[in-house]
Amino acid sequence: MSYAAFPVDAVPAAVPAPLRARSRALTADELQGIPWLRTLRADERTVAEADLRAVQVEAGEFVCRVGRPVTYWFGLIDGLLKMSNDTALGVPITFTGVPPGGWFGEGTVLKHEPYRYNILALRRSVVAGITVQTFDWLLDRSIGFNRFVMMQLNERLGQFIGAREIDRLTQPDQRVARSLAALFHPVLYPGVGDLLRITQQEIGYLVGLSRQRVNVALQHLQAGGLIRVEYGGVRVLDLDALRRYG
DNA sequence: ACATTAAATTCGA
DNA sequence: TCGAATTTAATGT
Repeated sequence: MSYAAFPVDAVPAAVPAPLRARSRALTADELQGIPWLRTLRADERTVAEADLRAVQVEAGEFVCRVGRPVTYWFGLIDGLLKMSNDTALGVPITFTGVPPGGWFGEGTVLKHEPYRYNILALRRSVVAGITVQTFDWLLDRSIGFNRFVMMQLNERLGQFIGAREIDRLTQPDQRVARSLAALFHPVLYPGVGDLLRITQQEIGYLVGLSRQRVNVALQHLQAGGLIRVEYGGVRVLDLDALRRYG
């Protein structure tokens, strides 16, 4: 099975400055969109917010790569990321999209292992992060944070199992439907709501289809009343039906 | 691959 | 800072 890769040659080849060097504090608006901050007590929240940093990454740039030591727990503020899970041999198994509001990598942060994923920005994006130290600190004292991480691990596991099933699907319409449904996950990505900002080209990169084929799949799904196709985005009308499509 | 439409940007007042 | 003109991006076939 083959997948479309992001056209990296479409972006400047220059090596970007390290993320840390480009980081800045978050705006009040950006803090608002971070789901786990709400689970913290005021004092814990103060510590977390002091540690939170944001960076802008360009299309085609990696947020983290397999094998690099873990320094941050990341979340997406704005934009769109593609997460690929590689085997030890470097063969990509699973691709998953990460929409805004998604936090990822908690499994590796927990165990202080090297990253097991490549995270690539499909378009210019704003990524936030807290240090492993702060992640551990919160885990040691906040019940709310523990609940959040546990829920996150559990739902993410379900997503990967779902992603493997999507890999097996051969019908393009099914693949598009199920991949979209994953991005509309209300628990993992509460910030998405019912309107996902994603272009048909980007869906193509995620699912491994041409933009044209994605377009016809979307038209089919729209005709079925599952979604509405909008300019630069997709609105979900029947998430349940989207999940079980096909 | 091409034609159409939407959005973003530029520019002149 | 407003809106028209232009350019760029996304869509549909």
